[in-house]
Formats: sequence, structure tokens, C-alpha cells
Amino acid sequence: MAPKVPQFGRFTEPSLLILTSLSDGPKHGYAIMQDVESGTGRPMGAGTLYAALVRLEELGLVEALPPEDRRRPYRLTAVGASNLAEQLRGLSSFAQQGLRQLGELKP
Amino acid sequence: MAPKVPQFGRFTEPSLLILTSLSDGPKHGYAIMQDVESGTGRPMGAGTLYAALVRLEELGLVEALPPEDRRRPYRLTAVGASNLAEQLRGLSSFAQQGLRQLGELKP
DNA sequence: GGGTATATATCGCCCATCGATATATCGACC
DNA sequence: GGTCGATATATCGATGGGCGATATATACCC
Repeated sequence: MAPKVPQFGRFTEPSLLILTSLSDGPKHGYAIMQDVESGTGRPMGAGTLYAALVRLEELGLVEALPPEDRRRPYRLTAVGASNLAEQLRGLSSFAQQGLRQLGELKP
Repeated sequence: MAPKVPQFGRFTEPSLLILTSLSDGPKHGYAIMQDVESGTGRPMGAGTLYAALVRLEELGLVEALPPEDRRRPYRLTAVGASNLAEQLRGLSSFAQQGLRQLGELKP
């Protein structure tokens, strides 16, 4: 049987990465790119980033803050934060159970 | 800073779900569908399933076993298992660090 | 003043996802 | 014996997201 993944919503990798980066505090796009790249080792293209940001904003998971200089910072909304938490919890328990099944972890 | 995600390879949700389901032991397509659905709460369409299986087989992560009846079972290869383990480890530490950042978990 | 880092924006290709549809067989039930 | 639902696989078309490339502009450093 596959591990339970409570409401594994409609967000793939990049979106998750962005939300997680923003859980650190508000950031503008370029800072998110750097952050994600330093965290994952692989760069996230600008196209991916800005497109995903627009989508996340439309979904109400992030919101734009007043621009500083030429930077357009975003922050997590309350909805975004709770949504992220839920996804991470699901992901975590999924990974744990998967590893257990693989015999990588003791039950 | 975003949590480290060691080589977050090129596999999205469905593939991960399939590999994880197979970590349980060999299964045929329909059984995987049921397994994933019972695990996640949401059905994985047949199109997604069989297409993903073909890809995973091409990548050498799963292999077909001799058909029984009209069932076409698959099993994880050694490569598939170690690959899955690596992904799950990355996922787990990613989720842990993310939750910690959210204040959901004590460091 | 020239090159690199910062910063955002947009375009187009490709492929995976998804839902729908088709087909066939098996078992149960009346 | 006939029907219905579950089992099982296969394929198609539309859509949308990921990704790489490209464009543009400013700031900073040598």
C-alpha cells in the first residue's frame, strides 16, 4: 500500500520551492532564484520563476509588496503558509513511509 | 535560505507515486492505480499511469515481469530502488527543513 | 568604458498530465 | 443465460506547466 499523502494539491516542484523560499521571509524574484539555486544546486529559469509567481499570486498563496527600487518583493499569505505547511507535512510523511517500505528506516 | 534538496531528479509526482507503490513489491498497472488512489485519496488516470510506466521502463527504473493472465506486472529495478531512496531522502530533508522554517517543528 | 551582477519580462517548444474513450474478460447475481 | 460492475490495458486529444533562450535596463567595480 502506498503511504498516505493528505491532499497533495496541485503544485509541482517549482511552486513548492518558491513557497518554501518565501517561508524564510519576503523576497523579490531574483532573490528567490538565487535562494532556490543555492538550496537545490540547480538554477530555476527566470521563465519558470515569474510565471509561477503570477500563478501563485492568482491563487492567493503569495502577495506582492510595494516595490523597492526595481525590486518587486513577494511574501507568503496566511493561506499560502498554511497551504505550504500542509503540503510539507504530507510530503514528509510520504517520504518517511516510503523510506520505511524500502527498509531504509526502522518503523 | 531554501532547504537543501540533493539531486532532485527529473521525476514528478506520478512517477514518484508509482515507484513508491512498487517499493511494496511487484504490481501490475491496475493494482498500482488502486494502490495510489487508496494512498493519496485521488485517482491517477490510466493515461498518466501507463505513459509513466513506459517512461520509467525506458529509464531502467522499473522492469516488466512475465505476464500472468491479462496482468502485466512490473517491479523496481535495483537502479530504481536506489534512485527512489535518494529522492525520498531529499524530499524528507527538504520537508523537514521547510517545516522547521515555518515554525512547525523544533530545530 | 567595458564587463559582470542585479533585476524583471516574455516567447515558444515540448512533453507530461489528465480526462475521456475504447475494448475485453471475469465473477456475481437474479 | 444475460446483465452489470469490477478488473485490466491501451490510446487519443487538449491543456498547461517547465524550461531554455532572449531582451532590456540599471548598478557596481576595475
